[in-house]
Amino acid sequence: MNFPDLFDRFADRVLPANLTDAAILQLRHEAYAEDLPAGGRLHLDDDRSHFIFVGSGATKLAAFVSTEREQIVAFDFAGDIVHVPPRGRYNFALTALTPAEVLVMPADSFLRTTPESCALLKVATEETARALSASRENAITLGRRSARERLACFLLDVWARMADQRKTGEEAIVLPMSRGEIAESLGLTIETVSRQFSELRELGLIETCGRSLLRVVDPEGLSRCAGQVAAAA
Amino acid sequence: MNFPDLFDRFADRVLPANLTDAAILQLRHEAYAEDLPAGGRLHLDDDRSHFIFVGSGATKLAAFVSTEREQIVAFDFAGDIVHVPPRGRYNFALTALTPAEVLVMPADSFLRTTPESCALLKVATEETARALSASRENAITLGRRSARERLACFLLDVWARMADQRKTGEEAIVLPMSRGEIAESLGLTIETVSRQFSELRELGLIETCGRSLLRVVDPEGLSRCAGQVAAAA
DNA sequence: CGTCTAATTGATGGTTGTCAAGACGAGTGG
DNA sequence: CCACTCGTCTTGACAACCATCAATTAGACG
Repeated sequence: MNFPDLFDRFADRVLPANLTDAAILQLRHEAYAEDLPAGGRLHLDDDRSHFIFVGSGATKLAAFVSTEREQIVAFDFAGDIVHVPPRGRYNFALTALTPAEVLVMPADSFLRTTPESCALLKVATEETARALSASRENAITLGRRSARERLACFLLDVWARMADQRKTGEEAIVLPMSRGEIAESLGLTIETVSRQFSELRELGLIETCGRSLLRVVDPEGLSRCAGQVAAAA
Repeated sequence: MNFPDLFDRFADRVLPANLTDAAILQLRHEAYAEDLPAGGRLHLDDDRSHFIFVGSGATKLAAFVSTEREQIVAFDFAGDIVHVPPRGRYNFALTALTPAEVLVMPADSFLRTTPESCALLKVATEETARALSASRENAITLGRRSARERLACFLLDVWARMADQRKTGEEAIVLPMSRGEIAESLGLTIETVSRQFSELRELGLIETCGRSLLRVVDPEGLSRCAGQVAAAA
């Protein structure tokens, strides 16, 4: 997918209709596309925040807590928008889990206070608010839930967000992230994640095949697993 | 403090100079002040998100995870702005820790796409981005740090943010929140928080007097405590 | 000064992290 | 097509950390 197609897809998906052509052209001028191979890291100007539109593939946004230790803050799939903050207390990096096409836009491009780009600003606010909600939910999960509940939550979330990938008769999805990456996003170790996978399988709530094929057999049961707060946690 | 003074303080603190009088008046028209007693809860229209300016006092923003179990998402003090999301997966409530004067503004008030209020939109985006960064840092702390590190982090944060309250020769601050509330924000139990307080005191890093008076004796040492990621956690 | 709630401290157990070994899967070369 | 190899995943044993339960102490307020 080339830049024009990628930008058009982005515009279709998030830009409102009432935007002037001038504003769109200005944004288009400052955006650029990038192809990332699996495992490839997006290099950005650390001093500015960016919005990244994921055209295809899957990505992770991770914070470097210490050397060789990172905390994954968000997973994003095709059609999602990621807010990448500037360098602060932690450094953040967007990494592709699978080959991915992304559209990079400095946040400044949305923040002009010219009358024409007001609608753009609104988009930026809404996307940031959405990211804030997701982050707060994540914080709640990390603070108050057991390992079992965290994984159940995670699987339900991914299962729902990748729904379009199983529309063609397929009942399974391909998890683009490794067990280690799941662990890093849930604040657990890889061993604990693996054990929870096994137990959910034994409970008959999910089925797995190979490393990455997942099928949620009993969404309601999984939801029950995820729902209740840890009695002991 | 009455509404006009509260609004003026808010305007001085966050509104940019290039805002038209019309935009300010419009915002002022939709804002209202509220006095909260200690422990008082702010009741909002759940279907809209709001920005709350804390004029005086201290507040907590909490999510209700289940009955009688809440996760505190943010503490905010005089001069801070809080983003309260609409009802979603979790319900959120802003509660006063001490008597507080707050200015309530529906987020919609900032989101008008009239040319005059463009600068307002920018303010909203920036405040939301700030909240997002804070929330992500919080998530990292909850996911990757031990009890000791969480409390050290927390105390350093509060110590820095309440710096203005100890400018008058005082070297101590009054913690407006209880141990239980600290526990709820750090994803720990009240007993663990209390034990960590005791240990930090024995290490000579902090001093406490009564329930809420705190003095950080050795900020660097505390920072060292907070800095390293949990070896075992 | 008395009462009540919050905070502290101790003892114990459960959940999860750590260390270690083995199994599985993917990719490569014969 | 099969064997080999390497990295990821799984499973087990053990230990550490934190939650739970319980009892005592300290503070706040009337």
